[in-house]
Amino acid sequence: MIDLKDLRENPEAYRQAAMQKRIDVNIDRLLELESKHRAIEIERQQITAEKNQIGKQIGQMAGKLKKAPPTEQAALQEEMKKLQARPTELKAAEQKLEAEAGALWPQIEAILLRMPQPADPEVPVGKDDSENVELRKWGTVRQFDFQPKDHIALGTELGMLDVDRGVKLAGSRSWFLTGAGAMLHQAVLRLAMDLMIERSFVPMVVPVLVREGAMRGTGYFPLGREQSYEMSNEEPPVFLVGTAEVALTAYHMDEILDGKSLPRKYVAMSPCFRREAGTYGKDTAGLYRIHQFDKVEQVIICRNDVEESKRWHQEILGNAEAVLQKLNLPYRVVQVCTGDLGQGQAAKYDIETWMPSRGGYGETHSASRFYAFQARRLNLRYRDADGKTKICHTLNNTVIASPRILIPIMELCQNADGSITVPEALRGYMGGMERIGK
RNA sequence: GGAGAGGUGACAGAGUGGUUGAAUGUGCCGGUCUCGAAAACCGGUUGGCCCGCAAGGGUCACGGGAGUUCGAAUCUCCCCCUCUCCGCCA
Repeated sequence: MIDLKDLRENPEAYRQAAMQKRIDVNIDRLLELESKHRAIEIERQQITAEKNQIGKQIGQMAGKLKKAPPTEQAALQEEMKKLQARPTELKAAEQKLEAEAGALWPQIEAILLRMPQPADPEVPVGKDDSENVELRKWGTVRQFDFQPKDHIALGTELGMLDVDRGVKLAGSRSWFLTGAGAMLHQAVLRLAMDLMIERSFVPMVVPVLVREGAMRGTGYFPLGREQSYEMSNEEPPVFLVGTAEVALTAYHMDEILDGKSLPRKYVAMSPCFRREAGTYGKDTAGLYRIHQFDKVEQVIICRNDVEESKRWHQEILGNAEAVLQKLNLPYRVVQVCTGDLGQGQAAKYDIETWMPSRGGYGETHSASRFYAFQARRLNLRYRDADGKTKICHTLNNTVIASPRILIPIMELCQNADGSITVPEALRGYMGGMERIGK
């Protein structure tokens, strides 16, 4: 959520931000409705103030009445009756204005919840992911001296992957990992988890079924609601999260944290669920785009300071790179342009890992910084050294997401005989297994 | 799922219709004392929104919402959550 006051003062900045992010919001309408709402509120408050004041007088009189000698009670009661007439009148006016303001607010909120966080000035302007800017590359892309197989063929032949039965049981974009495939999956996740714990992130196990408030607070609702699975036989309904970011970021929702306790660094491994609505025909084969996967996610909650946010952004990016380097996977880091930023993101780096079967780099990580966008929606604040309460900043990044990351691992580590060499960093998590063969 | 109890400020915990945004304690901040610290003592300390350059003023909030009333933390209704007991169960 953006700051309404700031919007009022700099509407142009937000108009531009919405344009750059290609989000269609009616800012003029929002400003108009909001100013109307405020005018009504001001009037209503004045009426309420008068009403309350008289109410107080009546209260004081009631106190006197109790102690007064019987001879004076009749007069006091008479006076009280007179006083009671005015608040009754005021109440009618008050209720009318309340109703007007109440009717306006949902309209304001509907637009407000769609307002995008302006991109940071450093973010390159661009229309979509084709205009993202490559920042650096790491590792060397393997040149094969034989015809390499893709992960589907490898996985199926080696008994690691069973897409057919996955689809039979659960529909398209579903899968089974079997045997060494399941082991590899868990090994990668544990490697990532251990690395983050070593880097003093607090490990958590989190709910993946959450209320609407957590989804809205983290910015996944209302835009993007159609990407989530809804459990509508619960009242109120609950939703399957698409990432542990939701629970980790919303963990301190509605709290005022001690500024001294910041930053908070959290990491969690969780299943993630995505409907992938509107992606029919896109990345249909294999483990790239699927409805359910497991991910280790890192979240940082820090002070309201742009420079500090930027520093943590580099740190969480570095954490993810460290995992890929341990796995010896070639990747590149991309700065995402304005048109490819999500609603709440002020800046984002994607890490793309080389995937032979795609003949290019495929997104495996996404590091976002939100400034106060999520925290404002979550009512997530802290008390600073000066005693003032401020809205936190939040950031997050993938540490590892599997099975997608198995694509480069399997494809890059394959051998001419159809076997796969287990990356050294994972062997300890696989009972010392060095090679996956038939 | 059934029965009962309860949800109050950073935390603990009073408060059952009126001048209570809320006693008290803890914590936190400032001060006195001290070489310094602890203890003790004194003072301060809820948040949101609106008006205002500011000083200040107004309003809302005692789980959430609706209602009764001139007036609600206190009464009524609905919902959410927690705890205890019973049932079911990984």
